[in-house]
Amino acid sequence: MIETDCVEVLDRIVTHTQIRPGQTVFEEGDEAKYAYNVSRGHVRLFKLLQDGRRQITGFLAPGDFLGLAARQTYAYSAEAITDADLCRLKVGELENLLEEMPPVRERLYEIANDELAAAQEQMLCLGRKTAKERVASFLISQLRHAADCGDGIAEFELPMSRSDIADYLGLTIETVSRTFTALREEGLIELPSTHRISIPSIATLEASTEA
Amino acid sequence: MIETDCVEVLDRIVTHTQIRPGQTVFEEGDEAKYAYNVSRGHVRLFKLLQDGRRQITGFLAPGDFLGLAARQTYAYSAEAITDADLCRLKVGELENLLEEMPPVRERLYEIANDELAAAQEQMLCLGRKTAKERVASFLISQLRHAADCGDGIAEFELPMSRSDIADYLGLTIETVSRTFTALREEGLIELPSTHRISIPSIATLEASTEA
DNA sequence: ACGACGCGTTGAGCGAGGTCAACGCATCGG
DNA sequence: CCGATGCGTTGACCTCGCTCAACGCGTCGT
Repeated sequence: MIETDCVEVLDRIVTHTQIRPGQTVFEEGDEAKYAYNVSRGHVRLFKLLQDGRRQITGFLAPGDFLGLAARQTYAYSAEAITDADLCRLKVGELENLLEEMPPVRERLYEIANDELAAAQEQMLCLGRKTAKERVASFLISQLRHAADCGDGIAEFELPMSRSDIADYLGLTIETVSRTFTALREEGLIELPSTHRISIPSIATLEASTEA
Repeated sequence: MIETDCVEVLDRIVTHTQIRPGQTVFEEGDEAKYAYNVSRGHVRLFKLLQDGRRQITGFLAPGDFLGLAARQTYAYSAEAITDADLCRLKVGELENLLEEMPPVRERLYEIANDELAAAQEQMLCLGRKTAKERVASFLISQLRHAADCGDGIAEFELPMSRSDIADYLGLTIETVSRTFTALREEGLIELPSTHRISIPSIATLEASTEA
């Protein structure tokens, strides 16, 4: 794990910031001066159309990076979903770091490719799946994310609102809500509370992510 | 331009292949043994669902790379759209090349980030734009691609079929066809032939890519 | 020369998901 | 204690894009 190898180096050049739900980290088009890492909380990345339609391109959890793209300006906006702590690093400093530690660049390349693969999977979702399949796919991927972060049980927290889920899946709030209800009525999921999901049979839910 | 800097090195380790329209370069899930560069023709990248629904995640033109992702298996399938020539390179050789020439890794990182930005733009299209906006966005991006490759005039060739366009934009063949007709009737585009597009006013067409 | 086939276009009807509206239920400030 | 506000759910209705079908046209192979 490279991230931990260079903690001391990072501590010299990193600053920590706290943000509140709904607060902006940066906006699409801003000059990309800083790269960030989420140390606590959840963040949404999104793009807007002029009339306000929003597409969320990703959700970030603790450990995830944002603003790493080697570009002049940010390609998307970023906002906190929950209370969040971020580490911030000047991109210039990041360049220096990459000179000193070439394996870090390799790691960044891997991260970019993982994001690309996720983006392509999401295109398949948005372009070709039904509402039910999209919601099922989303829940499975959130489950995997939660499972990586510890407990192997099939119950987890959804930090984002129905509106965020809708804008991530290319649906409306109402359709997301109705689909949750339908999945619950079919016994594919349980909803102990609005933001808590329990999955009795992962295999069965997974089967309804396509075909 | 790094690509041209190392042409001699590449010639030692690269093999050239020709493929015909519809022919497969590799399939999603195959072991990723080779990286490729398109030297002639056009290629489509896509993912399939079990029931055959297809999402095209990108079109490649001469100069574009495929199979670069640092992953064990390919994340998508690749097929020729037209007759095409490809250079093929063992990923092991690519690794060696990266040792010898660190700037190449930087370039690959840039390429991955450009693809990521394009993927995010496409998510916005698929999740939040209407059929007309999607087709207009697609035509504008194809125009830009063509314009980069030479002539500044607003007429260009579409190498892919209506079916490919539909699967790229998350629509049906019929909707793509109807939308082309509608754009023509509104004077936003001209269709000298089925696979040839002319854009009288780029600004006007661009305006109809959103809001 | 001619039928078969692939591709694109057009029309008619339908349905998944969007829109609009009402309502329940927390949380919050006065 | 109570109205206001925000979020989620549900219902009724509508529309955009899908489905199914017919047809035109160019390119094959025979």
